[in-house]
Amino acid sequence: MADDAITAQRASRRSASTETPKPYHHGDLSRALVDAGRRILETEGPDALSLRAVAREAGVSPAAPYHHFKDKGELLDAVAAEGWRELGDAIARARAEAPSPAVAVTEIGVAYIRFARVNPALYRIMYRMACDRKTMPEHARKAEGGVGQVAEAILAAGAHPATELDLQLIQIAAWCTAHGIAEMVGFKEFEELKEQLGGEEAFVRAVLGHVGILSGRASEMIQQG
Amino acid sequence: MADDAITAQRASRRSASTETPKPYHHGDLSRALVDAGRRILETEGPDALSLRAVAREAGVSPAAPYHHFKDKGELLDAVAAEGWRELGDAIARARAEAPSPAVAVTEIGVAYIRFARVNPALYRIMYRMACDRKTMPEHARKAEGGVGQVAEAILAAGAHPATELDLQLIQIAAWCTAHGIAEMVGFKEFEELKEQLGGEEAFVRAVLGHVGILSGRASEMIQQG
DNA sequence: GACCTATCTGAACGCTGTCCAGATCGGACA
DNA sequence: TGTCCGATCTGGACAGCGTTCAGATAGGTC
Repeated sequence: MADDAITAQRASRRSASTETPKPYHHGDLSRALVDAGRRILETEGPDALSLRAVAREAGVSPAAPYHHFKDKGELLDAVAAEGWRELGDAIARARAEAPSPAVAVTEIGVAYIRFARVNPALYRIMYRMACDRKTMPEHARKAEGGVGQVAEAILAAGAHPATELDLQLIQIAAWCTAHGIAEMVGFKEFEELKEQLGGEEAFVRAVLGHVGILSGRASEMIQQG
Repeated sequence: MADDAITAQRASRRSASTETPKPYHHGDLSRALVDAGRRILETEGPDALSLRAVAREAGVSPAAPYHHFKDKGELLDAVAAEGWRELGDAIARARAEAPSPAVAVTEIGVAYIRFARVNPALYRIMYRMACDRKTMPEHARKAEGGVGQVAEAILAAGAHPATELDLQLIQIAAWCTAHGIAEMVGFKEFEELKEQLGGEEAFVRAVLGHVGILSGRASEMIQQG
């Protein structure tokens, strides 16, 4: 019963940007709830994202969400899923706009970290959900929007990993590194260093440059390993 | 009332700390609260770590902690601080036991990630507090217990970073990478890969090997940069 | 012995997630 | 067209949360 509601909601979310289908007597509430959640996330931060607040923001009683999501976690999951999709888009855009395949891997990393910094509350929810479930969300796994893009970019850059396992490990290392930097760039201790380097993005690029795998040196490293 | 049981609980004290600050008329409650917090963290996980649960576990009313900590956050901070101290110890131990300075940097990374995996709930609280405050906690910053050890290990390994800035960036990159891996190793997607590589630690070492900076290649990378 | 102050309790407030009985309405079927 | 089923929403309730506050208690000092 609950599963049906979820699949219906997932299906309806696809074309939601242009058309708003209103199949039920108060409109597309699940969609409205996710939107309300994102609004709260942006304006009041992740700690204010309570189920009741979301219902309030959507103009609905506190019990209403339970007809569309099993519990609070599932609602947050829907919000996070939207975030992952947008992060995937940002990465794809960065890859497409990269001046050459050689630097695409770095640009992916920068785009990833930039997304996390521009949407800190959303990124936090995204990873909190992932860590709770001990699983990368679907959108992050899919090749078009996730880790797969790193592998493609590495191969496009002309690298030839010895084995499929090598390629996988590189992807994982890149993903972990990007996540680690994304969560820590905001620390106050780095402010002086950022200023010294001419801004946060310059700082991020400098850190990435000292990490190795995201700095365009992929092929060298693989041949050495 | 079960006064005996309560006083017995209060009497249970850790021998870890050197000095016990001020035992007032019900014993060293702030110490007992931190201990209770850690016990809950280990047995019931981070979501169960409520202030009321901690007070209950310590055999005290829900309002009592407010005479020792400003709010819940400050109590959690105290728990986290203990975690950072222990993580620092683990890193120092790994460095001391490393067969050679050349591999010490890798061993530090492995020890860091191992600590996070052995104490997942504690590590989570540690980083949640750090991210909330946008600051690395004191113990992580101090040279004896934190990032400083990475710099020392890199220099001891015979690397000669061109500038002080390079050394700082390497430290930051290493710290971010270790954190990223620590948070993601647990994901279910990697289980097959772990098995294939002969266990989680082998997997961690393999990922680190594809990251570069933590793999003992520090000096090469600096000279190239 | 009296007093001061730090410490602890019990009760209260408003908030949270979640569940339930009942009201309401859309759409299928007669 | 009329009836009815089931999905949807409401209001109220419950336990638990963080936090505050007046009042009880006890250690240390004079």
